[in-house]
Amino acid sequence: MEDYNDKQLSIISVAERLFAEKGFHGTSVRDIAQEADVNIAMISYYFGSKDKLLEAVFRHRMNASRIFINELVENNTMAPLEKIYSLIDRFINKMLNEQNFQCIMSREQLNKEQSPVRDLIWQLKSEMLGLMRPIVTNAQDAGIFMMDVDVEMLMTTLFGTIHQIIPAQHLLRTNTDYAHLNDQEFKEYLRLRLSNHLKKLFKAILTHEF
Amino acid sequence: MEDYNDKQLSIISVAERLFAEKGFHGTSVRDIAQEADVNIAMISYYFGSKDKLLEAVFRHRMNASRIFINELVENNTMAPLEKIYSLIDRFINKMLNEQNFQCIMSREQLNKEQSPVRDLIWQLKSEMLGLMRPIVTNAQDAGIFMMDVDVEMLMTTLFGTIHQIIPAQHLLRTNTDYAHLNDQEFKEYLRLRLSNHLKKLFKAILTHEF
DNA sequence: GTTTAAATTAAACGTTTGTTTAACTTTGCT
DNA sequence: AGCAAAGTTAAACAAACGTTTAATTTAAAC
Repeated sequence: MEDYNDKQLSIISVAERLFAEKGFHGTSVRDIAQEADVNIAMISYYFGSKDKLLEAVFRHRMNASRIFINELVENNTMAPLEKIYSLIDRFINKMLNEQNFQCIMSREQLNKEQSPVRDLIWQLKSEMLGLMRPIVTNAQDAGIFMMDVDVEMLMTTLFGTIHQIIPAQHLLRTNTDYAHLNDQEFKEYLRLRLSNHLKKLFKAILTHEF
Repeated sequence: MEDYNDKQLSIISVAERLFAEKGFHGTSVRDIAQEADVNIAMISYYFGSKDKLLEAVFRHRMNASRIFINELVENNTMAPLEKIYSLIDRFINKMLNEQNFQCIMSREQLNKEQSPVRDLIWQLKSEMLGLMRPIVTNAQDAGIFMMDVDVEMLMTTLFGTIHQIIPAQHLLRTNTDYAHLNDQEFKEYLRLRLSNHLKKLFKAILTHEF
């Protein structure tokens, strides 16, 4: 169902980048066709419409997401806090590796009208909450985590902080004196700083320890 | 410079709402003109262009922002943590009262190309950081706040969490059993929940206490 | 009351939009 | 080789886009 050929994958890849840079409505199918080096008609031919192309971009990335979720559910040897740490790091890595897609998600989740894409985002968030909540409640029952934890708000903070990093990157890079780092180095530095921040934050809230 | 007449204010108000709902490129000047009940040509006549109208929407809201900042700088009788609490509550209120504008900001801050609007957002964030940092460092020097505080990341968490609430509202309202509340009641409930969450979080990070 | 500027309008401007068409080429199968 | 399906193309499609024009009305000043 999702076995795309090279040309289709090229279109999806270019669309993802352009949608991230200029928004869905800010990107024309001609832009996409030109940068992907295909005829305009091929986009309708393969995907049906511009909207369906956006949906394809989403489904393409979200399949990888689902695998990422299930990996953690299986592992039952880790301590609750380690599981949370793992979740945080996986989220951070996902964001840093798929910045364009996450950028589109940040935009599209703001749309008020219902759409297939909005439903996919909603579904993804519900799954994440369904994964995080049992980890916390189980640890609470075991007396490891505190009882006064607002899991939904904690999720919101996790999502929000990580998503907010995308537009904050330029500010961080120019405001602090890390202009000498190249892109890869800055990415690593950002990963570590974000990870430390969020882990410290979650540990404090969940365990009242530092 | 910013004394708009009723018709201009109506256009700005409608534009803010539609830009928030459907995005800048997703909204046509004809949509705005129709809902504001003015002729299409009036938008160019008053604001010059669609881009300039977006800029006007921003400047209109950001003047109120600046006042909000200065109020807190003046007050020097509050304890550092109380100042932070006040900052948090003001941010939350601002977001809840200007959801449409904050929604536009969330979208526009993702644009990669430089633009007057992007510069305004950048400037606003810098001002916020410039306000929060001295509060923290002064409290650190006085031995009230911990030394290992990442202020930029804390700002990112504050912005991110509050902004993330906008798209998360529907999920919160349907997922939990607060469907019986009306809009105003739900807004108050949300304000309290957000406030408690962020204050607990900031207190923990800044003071290592609960 | 006349004059001058501002406000307002319907219509038209030239582009650009997403999508489709119809002709043509390539591919794979028998 | 012959045929059918899939792939590919340039061109055209109507609709919508942001903006401008030119004519008309309203308002203010003298």
